[in-house]
Order: sequence, then structure tokens, then C-alpha cells
Amino acid sequence: MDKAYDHSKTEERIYKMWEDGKYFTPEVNPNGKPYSIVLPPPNVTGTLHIGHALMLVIEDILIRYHRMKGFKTVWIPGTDHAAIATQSKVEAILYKKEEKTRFDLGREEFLKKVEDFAKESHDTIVNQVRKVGASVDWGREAYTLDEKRNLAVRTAFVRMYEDGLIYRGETIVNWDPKLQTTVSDDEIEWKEETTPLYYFKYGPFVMSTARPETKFGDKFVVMHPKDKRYKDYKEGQKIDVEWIEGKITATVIKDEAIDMEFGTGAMTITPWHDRTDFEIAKRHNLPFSQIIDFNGKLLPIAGEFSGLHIKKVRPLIIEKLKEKGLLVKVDEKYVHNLATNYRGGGVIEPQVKKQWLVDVNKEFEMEQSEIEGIKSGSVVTLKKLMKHVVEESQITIMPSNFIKTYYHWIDNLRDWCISRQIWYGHRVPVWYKGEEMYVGINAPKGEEWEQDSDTLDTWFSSGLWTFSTLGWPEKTEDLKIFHPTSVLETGYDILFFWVARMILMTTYLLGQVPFRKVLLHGLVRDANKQKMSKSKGNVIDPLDISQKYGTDALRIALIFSTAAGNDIPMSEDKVKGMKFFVNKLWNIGRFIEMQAEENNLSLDREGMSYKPSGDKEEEILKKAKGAISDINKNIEAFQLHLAAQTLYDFTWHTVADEYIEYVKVSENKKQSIAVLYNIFLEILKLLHPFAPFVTEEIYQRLYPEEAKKKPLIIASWPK
RNA sequence: GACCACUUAGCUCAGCGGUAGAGCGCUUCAUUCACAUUGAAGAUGCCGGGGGUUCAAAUCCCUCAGUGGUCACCA
Repeated sequence: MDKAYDHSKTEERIYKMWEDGKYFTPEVNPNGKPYSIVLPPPNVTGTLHIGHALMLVIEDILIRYHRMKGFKTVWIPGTDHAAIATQSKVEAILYKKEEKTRFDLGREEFLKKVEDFAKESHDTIVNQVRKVGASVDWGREAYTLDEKRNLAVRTAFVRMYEDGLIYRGETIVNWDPKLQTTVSDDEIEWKEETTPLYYFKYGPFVMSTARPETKFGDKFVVMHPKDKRYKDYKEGQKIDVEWIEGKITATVIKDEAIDMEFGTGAMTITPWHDRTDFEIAKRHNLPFSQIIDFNGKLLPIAGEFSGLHIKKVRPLIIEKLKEKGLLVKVDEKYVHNLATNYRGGGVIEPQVKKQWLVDVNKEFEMEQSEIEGIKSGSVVTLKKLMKHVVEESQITIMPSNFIKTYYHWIDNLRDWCISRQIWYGHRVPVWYKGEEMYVGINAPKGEEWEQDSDTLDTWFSSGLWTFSTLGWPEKTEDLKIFHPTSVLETGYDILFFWVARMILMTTYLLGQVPFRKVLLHGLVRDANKQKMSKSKGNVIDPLDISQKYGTDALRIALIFSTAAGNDIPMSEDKVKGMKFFVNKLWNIGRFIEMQAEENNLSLDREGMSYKPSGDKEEEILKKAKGAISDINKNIEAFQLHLAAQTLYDFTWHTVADEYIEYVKVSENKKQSIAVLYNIFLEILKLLHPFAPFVTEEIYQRLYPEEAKKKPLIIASWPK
């Protein structure tokens, strides 16, 4: 054996050996109890970052542990088409390279470009997944936008439509004029902004607004019914008002949504471009009209300002109102939150638009249910389902402090807008012919039917992930054996986006939970606790690290010393330290090899048969037993960092520092070495899920008798 | 505003009811003998402040303070 472990000489060879041996498939333990994980599919928008590496490592540890314990284990890999994210990325590249927009290319040609990009990104990701040693079953790989997943999406959509859970409606949506699409509430990122707040005279009232450019159509002035300042004004009262474009007749409305503390307690409403206003208008049956078009330009209602972009028009309107003597005052230091699209950064302009939505409050009959406490045929809502399975502990969320956040999110959940006006994604399975509409899995027969041009929110398809990857809607063997999946492991940042949506879709469509447990990991941050980002230049590329220090060192560093759910500070020094540990392991192996040779011991059962005779031997065996029991307990409790620490400590400070030093001076050397030889095998097994490459390599060299029967990856786990 | 987490050695963090721990850093010494990617010894802590429960609290409860995060609202 070489003096130091060289990961560059082993990793690729070993991964190939595992793959060729088909050890990643459930067939290695055909009769075991099923254990399944679906990989949270990375977006095909680029390459994997260190957070993905953490996710892969945690899941790989769970998978390898269960595989060695004899479970019929499957880990399903895949990638996510990430609709809007991928499309906007390609649009950006297209614009930079050719100064063209997607409309210049047309749907078909543009989609071809996106697909090429996605393919390339996919290949990079797959390569990265292999590099971190993930023992995923490549034969079962899936893509959220491939044929099979498309069938699942269409089937789900149609079923939900038939149950009245999907509807098409005029509603106020978050419109991104930049990307020309709606986005869901969860895709909004609020940015704090200081902006002037203008106070205008509006008849006898003073109203305030940060957005004068939307105020053209305001013919309703709203106040709280209990506001004493306005007690003389009655609901429905008409008042003549001098406004931007001359005299108008305003109507008084009383509504409890008004905050009496804010401004003057009176406000005018713009239902087409504000959610609160929209809701007030709906409650009072008020008409509403569009002021701003979908590109952000003013419509003819704005009179002389018609056709101008809202950005340009604001100062002009303020000037005009000032001239008319309607400007009362300006509060320059008004702080509010500006809605932006978190994928692309465009400022959100609320608009009323026809969209497809999922009704989360509508009661429906559960066709078939295996969920405890929900019988087949009982009446539920999607919200109720989502809450029930967590409340009744049919899904355990870890760490448990996220449960409260989860409930809170459900309580605030509004109908989920699932249609997007982008091109990359699953097309809505709805066809139109004149006034007629057809909703179905396949296109209707006959000419002249035109498919809805919208695509679906990417989370609609990833919500089906635990079972669409197993073959649903077909009733496959995989689905029968592996669903519900055992654990879903992912970052806490997508608890709402994804985890909640999976629970919604799966409980409804299958009458099952998608997984028994949810394990949430933290965000990987840099040594200064900063979020890693390209613009900050503090990104640690997992591949660089793994090339420099070895994948095993990277893996242990990611797991070591950080409790689940907490953010993880990552530094190269930490990885370096773990490389030392990997090398220590290697040198214990070397020590055994050299001692065996010197003492004429063959590396096999017979040569190393032992009778633990001395005190030291008894002691180390006892300690090993203790360590094994601790590690088992820790892994079962998902305390991987504790397991890793125990292993590190036991291997280095007990076996190497104490016992090996003793072996050197032992009077009963052969027996002492034999004991070491046997304990080291246990260590290699215990460490294998954490550091799969170096342990497999040492095992192959030092334990040829065992290795001949089976490689370490499927060796039996120490009890 | 609501909710959640965090506050432990110089730094990064474990531990979460029974005499304060790890890694890195620091001091001293040893050794080229599996490994200098080494070993041994050592220094450094009112375990954020205050109160309570308990035979016993870093660990459980209450409260205050600071830090970070999530969600909601914002005319």
C-alpha cells in the first residue's frame, strides 16, 4: 500500500465496479423489507452546488446503511425541468447572444433551444451526482417533463378538474411584465423599498398612495364602518370629486379591511391592480377596469397619459395633480415592501386575468383512502388533508419545529394558481373550439380544436414526484412495493414550495402519504455564515473540493458536527481536516498489512482467528461494542453528525492512539493484531456510508476473503 | 405584527437532566518507528442576563436582551 491515500486513483474505478455489479438496484436484497427514497430532482438550470452535495450525501448515507442492513433499497434519481427558471435562463442567454426574444423565435424553435440547454445541464448534473458517490438506481432515472411524467401530469389535472378542484377563473394574479407570465404567491420575493407616499385631495377626503399612476379609474372611496371621522358619510353615498381627468362621481364604501391608523383612514381603490382592492370590490359587487396593460403601459382610460410606461408616467401625474391643487403633502420616507419575482427579479404588477387554479378549500369526496382517520368516501378539502396527515403523525417532520410553520402556511394558503404564460413546461390539457372547451388526457377528435397555450407551474409536476417516478398512473410493481416512500430528505427552504405540494397531490390522488418522514437539512453557508452566491464570490464548488481533497473528505466534512436543520458553515479547512482523517484510516490499514507480514499472519479468517486474551484486548472489544451501539442509535434517530463524530473519535483516539500504540509493545503480538484486524473490519463497515470510497478500497485489499464473496457496499452491517 | 431558531473555549460548532466537549488555533515536549496529514502533556469557559422546577440544570419552565430566519400586512 502507498504511504498516503490517493483518492484520484480509486474513486472512478470503485464507482464503476459498484455500478457494473448492479449494487444500486433493489435486486441485491430481493427479499428485504422495502426502503425507498426519491431524490429531490435538481433543476436543469446549471450545475450542482454544495447544498446539493449535502443532500446527496445525507441520502446516500441513509441508503447505504439500509442496504447493508438487508433492506430492499431503492433511491430514484432525476432532474426537474424547472419551467420558469430554465426558460428565463435561456431567454437571458438568447438575448445576450443574439438580442432576440422568445417571440422572435416562435414557440417551436425556442423550445428546441431550451431543450438543448436542459439536456446539457442534465448531463453535467448526472456526472456530478456520480462524483459524490451517490448510489442511486440509474435504471430508474426520471425527468419531470418526460413522456411518463407528462402522462401523470395530464391524468392528475383531469382528475382534479372532474372533481371540481381545478377551475378556470378571472382572478387577481401576480403578473410579471418582464417574463410575461403569472407567478404564484410563493414565488414572490418581497423587497423593502423607501418610496414617497403622496397625499391627494379626493373630494372632501384626503387619500394617500404610493402609486399615483394606477389611480385613474378610482371611483370608490372606502373607509372603516367604525371610523368616527367619517360617520356622516353613508355607504353608497355619491360625491362629486375633482380628479385627474376632471370631474367624476365617487361612491362611498364601508369595509372592515381598512386600517383606520393608516394615513387618513380613507382610501380609493384600484381593484384591477391590487389584491386588497380586488377583494373589497368583489365583496361590494363593484365594477373594475384595467388601467395598465400586460407590458406595463397605461391604457386609454388614462387619457393624455395613455400608452406611456408606468415608470415614466408617475412624475407627470404628480405634476398634474399638483397644478390642480390636489396634492396635499408628500411623505418621503415611506417604507413598504415591493413584490418581485424571485426567479428573474421583475417587479410584480397585479392584474386580473383568466387563470387555472386549484381550489384548496372546496369539499370533495375521497374516492379511496388508506390514510388513517380518513375513510374512503368521506368528505374533505385539500387543506384538511394536508393538515391531517401531519397532525395525526402519519408524516413526521424533522426537526419538529418546522411543523408549526407548516400549519401556519396552510392556514394562510389561498387557491393555487397553476397556469403560467410561458412555453417550457407541461401544456395545460385543455382544448378550445369557439365557445366549447374540452378537458381530457388526450386531444379531442376532430379538427379546429386548439390547445390552451398555457403551461403548468413546475411544482404541479414535482408534486407528483414520489409516485410519478414509480410508474403512476400505471399500477406498477414498483408503486406497490416502494410507495409510500420511506423518507423525504430536502432543504427547509422548499418545505412549502415542494413538500407541502407533494402532500397535497399524493393524499388526494393516491389516498396515501407520499413519505413517512420528512428530514430537513440546513443551508450550507460559508465560513462567515454568509449565503453562498456567485456575486459574492464565496461559492465552494463541490467538484473542486472533491478533486482536491477527495469525495470522502468532502462527505464527512458536510455531515460532521452540525445538527440537522441548522445551517452549516463550510470551509476548506474543515474538509482538509477530514482528509487527514481519511488518511489516518488508510494508515491503520497499512499498519495492519505491515504487521501481518512481519508476524507471518495471512490476511484471512484463519490467519487472523483470535482469542481475546489480554486486558487491553478485552477493553478495546468492549469499547467497539459500545461505539457500534451508539452509531446504530444515532443513525436510526437521523443524528448523522453524532454518528460521524463517534466514528471519528473511536477510530482515531481509541483504535489508533490507544490500541495501536499498545499493539506495538504487546507481548502477545499475534493475538493483538488479530483483534485489531477484526475490529478494523467493523469500522470499515460502519464508516462505509459516510466514506464509501476509501473504505471499499481498504476492504478490497485487506479482507480479500470477504471481498471475494461480496464488496463492502453490500456487506452486512455490524450489530 | 405573528411564528421559529440561535446565544457553550480565541474561531466554527457538538452536547440538551447527573463532575464542561470536539475540530481548528495557541504553549511545551517527543519522535522520523502505519501516518509530520504524527504522538504526549497543557492553557483558555459565571454554557447571553435574571428568576423558577429538581437531590441535581448548559440541558426543563418563565422572563429579558441580542442575532438570524420564515410568514403576513402595508392604500
